[in-house]
Amino acid sequence: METQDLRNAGLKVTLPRIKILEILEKQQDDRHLSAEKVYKILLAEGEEIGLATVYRVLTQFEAAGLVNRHHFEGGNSIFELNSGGHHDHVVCMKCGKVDEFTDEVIEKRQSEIALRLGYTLTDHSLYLYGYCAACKPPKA
Amino acid sequence: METQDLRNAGLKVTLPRIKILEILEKQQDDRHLSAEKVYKILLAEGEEIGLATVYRVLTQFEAAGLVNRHHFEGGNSIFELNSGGHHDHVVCMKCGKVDEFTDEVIEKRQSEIALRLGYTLTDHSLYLYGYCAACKPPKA
DNA sequence: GTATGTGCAAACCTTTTGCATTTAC
DNA sequence: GTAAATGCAAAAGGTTTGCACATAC
Repeated sequence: METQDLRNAGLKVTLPRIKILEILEKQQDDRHLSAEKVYKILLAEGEEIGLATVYRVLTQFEAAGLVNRHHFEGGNSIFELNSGGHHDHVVCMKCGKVDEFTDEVIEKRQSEIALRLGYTLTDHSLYLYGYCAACKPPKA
Repeated sequence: METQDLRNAGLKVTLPRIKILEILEKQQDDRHLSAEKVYKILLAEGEEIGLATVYRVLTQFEAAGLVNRHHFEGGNSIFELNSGGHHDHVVCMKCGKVDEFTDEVIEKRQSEIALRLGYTLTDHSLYLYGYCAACKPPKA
């Protein structure tokens, strides 16, 4: 369970860390949460954990590879539990829904482009923005 | 010249707007500037234009389609003159160099993926991060 | 002359940090 | 018992906004 995950990550097992990890694991509909959202869930569950701690814990989780941080359009950071494989995201501009996808052709192309331009790639981010099936386009 | 561009964009021709547009057009080595950078160039040229105005003007330019705004990793907004065609970016993590590229295969794939997931695409952002030819990888 | 734009300073929002207190081991 | 983690409040950094004054047309 969480306790072991934390130990494996080399982190002391503390209540805030357990709770936050639990919350991240609990999400099934949308695994992508802002720090604020995590904080609100904690409050709703009656936990006395500060927002600063949420940020600290999420940042540590990120450093430990337990979590990935994203910067979608609009500014604030979004965190998701690291599910192992790399993937990219499609974000609905209206309802905020996030879908994931992977595409080997795109990945391969990216490497080729980096090589051609003389770059050694360390990372990349690909975000598609649009309207999901449930949200009609604004004027169409 | 700038005056006409501004009129075409439906903006009153004011000194700050002309100056900022000039600066954006003047960049040839790196067309990607932060608001702060634009502000510093203005100061260096002896112009008495406030940072708030720089932000306002750049935001108006963006709304008018004269300029594109990007959010590279690390936070602050980067602006570039709209050169017409869409392109994506490779950013050097060390020296900050930015290269542009377009790839029709990637573009096509993105559309297909969006369609498959039921999204109507409005926009997308693809940023590759790495080390440019001049900057050796940190530990390799 | 009037509506718009600008400068300045203050507000904002997300994220980080300092420090005294609490907790894990 | 000691080093690390937490809570709170304050700071930080980028961006926006309110308002009096200046400018474009």
